[in-house]
Amino acid sequence: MGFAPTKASCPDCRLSELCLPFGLQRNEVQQLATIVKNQRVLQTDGYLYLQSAECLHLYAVKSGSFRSFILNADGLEQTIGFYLPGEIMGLDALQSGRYSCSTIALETGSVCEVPLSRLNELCSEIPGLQIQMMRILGKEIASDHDKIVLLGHRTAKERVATFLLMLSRRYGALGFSGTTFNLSMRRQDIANFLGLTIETVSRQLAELSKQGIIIVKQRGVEIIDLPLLTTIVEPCVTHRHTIA
Amino acid sequence: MGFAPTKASCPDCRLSELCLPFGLQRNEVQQLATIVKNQRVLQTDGYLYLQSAECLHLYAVKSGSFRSFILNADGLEQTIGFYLPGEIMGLDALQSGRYSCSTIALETGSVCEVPLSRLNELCSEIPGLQIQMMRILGKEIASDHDKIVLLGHRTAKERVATFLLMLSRRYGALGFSGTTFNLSMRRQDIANFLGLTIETVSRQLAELSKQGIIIVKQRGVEIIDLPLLTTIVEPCVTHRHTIA
DNA sequence: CGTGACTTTGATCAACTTCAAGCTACGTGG
DNA sequence: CCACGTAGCTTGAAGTTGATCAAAGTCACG
Repeated sequence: MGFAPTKASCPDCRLSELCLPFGLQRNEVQQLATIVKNQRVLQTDGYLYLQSAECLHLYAVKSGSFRSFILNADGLEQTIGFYLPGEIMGLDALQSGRYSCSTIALETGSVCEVPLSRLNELCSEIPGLQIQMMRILGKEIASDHDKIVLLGHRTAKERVATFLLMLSRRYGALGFSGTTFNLSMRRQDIANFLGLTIETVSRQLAELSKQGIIIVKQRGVEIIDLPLLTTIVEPCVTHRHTIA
Repeated sequence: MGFAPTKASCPDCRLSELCLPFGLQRNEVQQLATIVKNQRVLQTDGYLYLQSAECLHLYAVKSGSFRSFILNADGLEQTIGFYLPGEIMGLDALQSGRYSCSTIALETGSVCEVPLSRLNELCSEIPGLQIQMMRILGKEIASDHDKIVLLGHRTAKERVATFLLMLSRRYGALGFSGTTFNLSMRRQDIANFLGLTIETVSRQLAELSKQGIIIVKQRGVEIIDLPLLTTIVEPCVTHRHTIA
């Protein structure tokens, strides 16, 4: 899963419409490309950066997928999110200048390295880039809010269904199939992300299979009944009172 | 609780070190003040803005406190966060241009209204302001991540303890007492924010009282044993294996 | 003093976790 | 090529935490 690695720099990158260059003029994208270091390659379980390390770069996913997590004082992980191609990692460091989470590769992948200081300079020169940065930051915030809703008031089944839909939409936006894809993360990662145990995730996936809504074969997932999966996530009033 | 309303504009505002002006030159602060509309006053339960309304302004809390929440398709609320003086509201709208949550006043309070378009222009002119905006956005992201950790892997007691500590630190940073304060939100709001029920919050507060860690009297809270409260939030390995 | 909103407390119940065992896929070495 | 080992996943049974249901208590305000 994921784009095959490529050396294409921003003006020729197929992800440019999802990534930093979105909304920029062609010459502005070229300017941006001059500060972006292509590309760092990571193997499965390789660390992109470590929690509390100094943040000198932001990273854009070029291929593969990544997982970011926070380590508690008691040594337990909480997965914060998964990143797919075109998404920006490291934004949580903008306040303190240090990464507040660690990020590792879920599979072989590559990233573009964007020096933070140069990016800030360029934002002053290119208003469109500054706007796009705000948009990207706003997106991160909005998506974190969605996660808060997910963890705050959802049953196990709703969480698992939401997780699948989230991936479905994001793969779809990348031009991949939104109904058939491989999970690049382990059950453990999913469980941790959703605030559940691995057993509960397994059971809910089995349940969804039994209902004919999805087919699961190890890491492989196929969504059979997308509308039904959606109603699980947003149980509308009309679906609850089926009779009355 | 909260600052008494004041008409002071940015250069004279006692919150300037926490708010947008942080890190700016005096003349830059004055420039910023020209675009900030002082001030909109809200009564308890008054809406500052509504979910999915067009976002034309960001808001800085000048006095009082606020609560933001997302309304689900099925009509239930999830409280996303509480805002105290100096904090910026509306950042979740930067992606789509529409607020992704609603925000209401928990008590009588006031806000500074910052037109988004003018702010973007000014960010291009004042590099320090652009940096500070990034810092503020990064802070929002980092604090959202903390909430995700909270909701993902914490027991009811840990959640309530964390909530109290969060408020304690923020009130402290504002120059108020970090150990004695009034909750401006109802139990219902706390419960909803923490992903618990109102009964559970009540019981956990009672429990903490019984242990002599806090004193609760309606909305009033006094933290008696701050260190102990902290160990509840971060149960270190050394505290778990008390004997072995 | 009475009303209504909010909060506390108690008893029961359900969902999810924990503990335990077995299964599957995959890689390695005999 | 197959036996074996291991990591990851699934399934089952028992245990807990927090939710739900119900009722009583407290405070503010008219």
